[in-house]
Amino acid sequence: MLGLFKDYLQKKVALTDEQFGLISDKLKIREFDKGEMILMKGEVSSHVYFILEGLLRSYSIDSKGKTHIIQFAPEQWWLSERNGILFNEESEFFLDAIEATKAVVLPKDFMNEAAKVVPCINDLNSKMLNNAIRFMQKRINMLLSATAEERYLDFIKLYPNLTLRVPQWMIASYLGITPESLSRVRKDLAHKHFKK
Amino acid sequence: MLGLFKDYLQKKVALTDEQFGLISDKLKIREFDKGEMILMKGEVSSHVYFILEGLLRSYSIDSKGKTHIIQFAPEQWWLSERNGILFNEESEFFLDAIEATKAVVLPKDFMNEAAKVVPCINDLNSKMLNNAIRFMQKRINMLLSATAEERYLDFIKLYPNLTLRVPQWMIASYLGITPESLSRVRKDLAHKHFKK
DNA sequence: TCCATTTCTTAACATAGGTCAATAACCAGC
DNA sequence: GCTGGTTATTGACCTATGTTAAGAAATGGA
Repeated sequence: MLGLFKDYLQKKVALTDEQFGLISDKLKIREFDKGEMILMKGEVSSHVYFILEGLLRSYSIDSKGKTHIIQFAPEQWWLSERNGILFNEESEFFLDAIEATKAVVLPKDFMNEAAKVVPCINDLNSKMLNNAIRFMQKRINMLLSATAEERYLDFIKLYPNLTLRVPQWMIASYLGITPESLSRVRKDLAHKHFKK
Repeated sequence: MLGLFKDYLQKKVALTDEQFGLISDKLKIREFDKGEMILMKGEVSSHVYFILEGLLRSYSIDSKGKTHIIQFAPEQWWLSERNGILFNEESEFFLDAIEATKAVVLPKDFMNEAAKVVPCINDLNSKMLNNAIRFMQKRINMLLSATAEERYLDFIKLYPNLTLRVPQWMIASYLGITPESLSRVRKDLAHKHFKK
């Protein structure tokens, strides 16, 4: 199972099998059932997850009991809780499994420790984090500037695969609209498409 | 002027003056006038800025000509354009100077190169990036779940200093509302406060 | 000091998207 | 195959925020 993670790393940086052997002893595999809660708001987590198979999510619940999805984490994505990792502080978010999932569990300082043995891991780490920031800036820009319809179209273009895997209300919750609104947006789109 | 940057690094990680000397030759200082454009949408940038003094911003302009502020970068903050840094791709965003600004200009691979000489730079880099992600997740959560008023209150609590330095329409643009709406929100808040 | 420009406020009106409620479609476990 | 619980759709109505427009206040350069 760890082989999948090795493949991922080797696709990203020049890493030999021996080098992977040197750093892989800190890694564990964990499996989650569909619907399993991984982390509650208020708990402290210092783990980093790399998804091998399945789908996790992080989300918040507001004062009215509504769920807002911060991130989907499908295969080959990373998921972690930064309050815990950086400051040993309580999480503002919940983590759970949308599908049955297998993930690599990395200790919070894994990347930095691994980089001491295999320096090129550094480039990977910094690229990944910068890329995550790039994605989030794009998302913030959409939330600031685009209509519900535009955000939905952007979503299905960016994550065609997720669009099929998750229930619509979760997509709505990721887009910052209600399920009812998303349903109407879809109806309008179907209509437009039909008229052409 | 670079001394300020050294101080910043030394506050964050154990870095001696000698070590700083070893890595600082790639650094330059640049000054921007108030209102000066730094990067246009469509241009490619591979620089990273660390703000010593003043205030920069990154923003987008939508199809209706409206401005949306992605990030404010005051003293001790970082600013860069990730499409350029990661992939040599064109920027989706504009960068400019809200105030007259002095900044350190770092080449895109500075942190990784510096880490080869001074390994602890790694921890700093990775903490900074993770912290940026943490902030952005919080912001996304606010955009998904909070009203205009709640977002404004959160903003002034988090950036009391910026609240005074930037015009209201920029705060509105950062919050994802119109200047008119922000004006109403402020009126309501003043009212509530008065009634107490 | 004055003028031009930018910023802020206010009001009347418009609208995207939210709310509530009912129903239909779907599905998972027995 | 039922059955209870999700999930999706639809409609009537509501509300927060956007739009437009005007004027007031603040600001900054000559």
